[in-house]
Amino acid sequence: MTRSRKKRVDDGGAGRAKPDRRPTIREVSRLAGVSHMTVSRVIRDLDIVQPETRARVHKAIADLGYVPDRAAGSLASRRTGFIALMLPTLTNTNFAAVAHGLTDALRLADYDLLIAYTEYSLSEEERQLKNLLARRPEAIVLTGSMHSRGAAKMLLAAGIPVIEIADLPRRPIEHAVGFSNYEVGRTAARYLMSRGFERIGAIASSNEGDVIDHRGEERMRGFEDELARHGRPTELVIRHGHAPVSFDHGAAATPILLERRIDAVFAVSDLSAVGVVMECQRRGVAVPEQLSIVGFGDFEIGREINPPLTTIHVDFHALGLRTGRLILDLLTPGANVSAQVVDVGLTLVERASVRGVP
Amino acid sequence: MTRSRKKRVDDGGAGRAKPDRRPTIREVSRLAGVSHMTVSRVIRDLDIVQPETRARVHKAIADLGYVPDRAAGSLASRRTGFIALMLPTLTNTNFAAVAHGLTDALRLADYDLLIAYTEYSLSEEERQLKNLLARRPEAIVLTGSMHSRGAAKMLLAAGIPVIEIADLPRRPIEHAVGFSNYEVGRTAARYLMSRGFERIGAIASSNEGDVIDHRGEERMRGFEDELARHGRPTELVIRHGHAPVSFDHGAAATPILLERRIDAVFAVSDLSAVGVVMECQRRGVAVPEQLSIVGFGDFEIGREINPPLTTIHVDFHALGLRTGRLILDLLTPGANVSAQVVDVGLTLVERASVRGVP
DNA sequence: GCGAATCTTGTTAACGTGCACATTCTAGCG
DNA sequence: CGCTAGAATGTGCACGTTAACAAGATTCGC
Repeated sequence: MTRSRKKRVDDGGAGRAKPDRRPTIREVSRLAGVSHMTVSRVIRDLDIVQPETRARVHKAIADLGYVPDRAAGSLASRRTGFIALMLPTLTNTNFAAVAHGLTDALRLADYDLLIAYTEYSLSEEERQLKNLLARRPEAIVLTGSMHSRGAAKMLLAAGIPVIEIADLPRRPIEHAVGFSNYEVGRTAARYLMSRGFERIGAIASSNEGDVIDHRGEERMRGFEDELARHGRPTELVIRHGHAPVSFDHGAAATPILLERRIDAVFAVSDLSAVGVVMECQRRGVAVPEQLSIVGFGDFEIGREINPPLTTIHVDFHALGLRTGRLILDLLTPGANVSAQVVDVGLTLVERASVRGVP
Repeated sequence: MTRSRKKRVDDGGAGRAKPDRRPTIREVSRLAGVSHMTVSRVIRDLDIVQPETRARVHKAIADLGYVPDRAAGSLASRRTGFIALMLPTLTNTNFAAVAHGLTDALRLADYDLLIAYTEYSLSEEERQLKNLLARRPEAIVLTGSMHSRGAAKMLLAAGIPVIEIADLPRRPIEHAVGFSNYEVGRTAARYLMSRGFERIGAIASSNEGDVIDHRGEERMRGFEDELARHGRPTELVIRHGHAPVSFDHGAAATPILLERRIDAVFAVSDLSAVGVVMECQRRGVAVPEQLSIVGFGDFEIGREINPPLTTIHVDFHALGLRTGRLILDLLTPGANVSAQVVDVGLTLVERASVRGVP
């Protein structure tokens, strides 16, 4: 076999190389007069490299402006340092808070978050997932319990920890950190019944098409079930518009609420609830005297409006943190953590948007 | 410490191999009876592989559940498919919109976004930047014109397109897509003067410590300069609290505004402005009769409150899209695009929070 | 003072893919 | 029927790093 292939021109002549290429660990090692492994050890702060050797290496790194290539490192070590996060959207403050919490927990261990969002679309989910897995994340975090057939299969085959967040699925793939959206709905229903309301309703988005807010739907199921359990009618649960909901959603639903003479309403989200409050203001409908309102999510705006909004609170930043810590546990070598399901719970926050609250 | 680490138990007995390892391109090629290059070509949809060969390969891929390893691909091709995005925070809807726009533009070309956020901290920026560059992004997008000495150096050395967004820097590193925060401030000042207000003020966060909202500060500079240009005093520009601002910020500033008998105020952000409106409601101060308010950002909540908020609007989703398209141009092989500075402009949106608007 | 233990550094071989080139195959032509 | 252009597929390495092990250098104990 005649392999006379030339390696790469060794920058024969002038010293002035104009490297379009970034410096590599070997160039650093040459400059520092050590082997490339010593440089590698210095970078990773590993072992005990002699202080003076370490200093020489650091100087060489600074002089060359060397930045390690994590892709190469990942390949060699089989550890990418990526954690994948899949969200419906970033435009929701609560999901953004989850991302923040996760980052805060993972930053210390030098993991990077790889974020994808699906816009609440199932078909997009699978495409995104395949993309994410090609980056070889060491764990994957996803929202809720809705997965396409193909998605579930890929998840299993990936051989990495899978953590479902936000919604606590009845049958988790593996780990889960979240709260029960179903319980949110039940809590809202119980609360409104205990306050003596007669015509109790709710507003949510409708479930048509590819874009479905499964978590919101779970809340509505819980709400309806709890009403039914007490022999109350559930016909005042109104579904209209589509996810993701916002102020407009509530504003648009308000005429329907008034027309059907509802006196207390549970909104699928604070944003929707705020929309109702605002629309009532515009129409001269008194809140809470004529209409009481309970939201979900405890968004900051709900605290600021008049009257402030009664809501069900979930600490999403803490949820992200907790998820991050779970991941760190799972990824600790040697640690053998069994499947975890963590319920971060929820709190009803009473404010003036419900009649009779001081 | 006796840790006689074992290699990996070789699943001694049964043939039932439970491969902890994911299948590689070579295993696919073996199963399909072709070379690994043919598989590679099929995956990348390259060249013209014979339809029947292609089908065989696709079957093998499906059978094995093969997912390509992009880290290895990146190393070989010197193309990672990453675009880095550095934001102050994700909790701001407008920044989230930028991320969405960017994604929408880049999705088609199969680029992935790598997001980092600095929490408005300069010291964090440099750390994050080093991290990002180690992932070898093909372009980097960052907000504003504030960079530490070290950050600027790394950016230059990276040898990739650098796009600054949101703020249009006086002296861009390379490319820029955004609007002039300075002009935002001037526009607000001109508008309030043209409406005949006498005691014109503003509220922003203070510039103490490591966490500074440079873009907000630019708006205030423009505001003050325009006032001064018309011989107006600028003493009613109030700085308090710290970035990132939200409803609380405006609410807390309101007593100061009232005490100083300001009759029109420009708030650094809609969120802050909404906080003022709400606090006025609570205090029985009539908006806009007693106090007129202009915000910035055109957040959805500003449209919903009563009275709706006059604001300065910038289309952040379009900004993201535009940035994405610029990146695609820059990364097209052969294309030699000169340094671009794109101003996406701004619009004053008149609503009822300013006295005299119908 | 000599072997063993320990500490520090070096050598070699992967990791899984794509590029550049080499080879084989097919069709078309004189 | 041989030759050639072009299409389809294959071969060998390089990408930049880390794991595993090897080899010097130094210290320690008896």
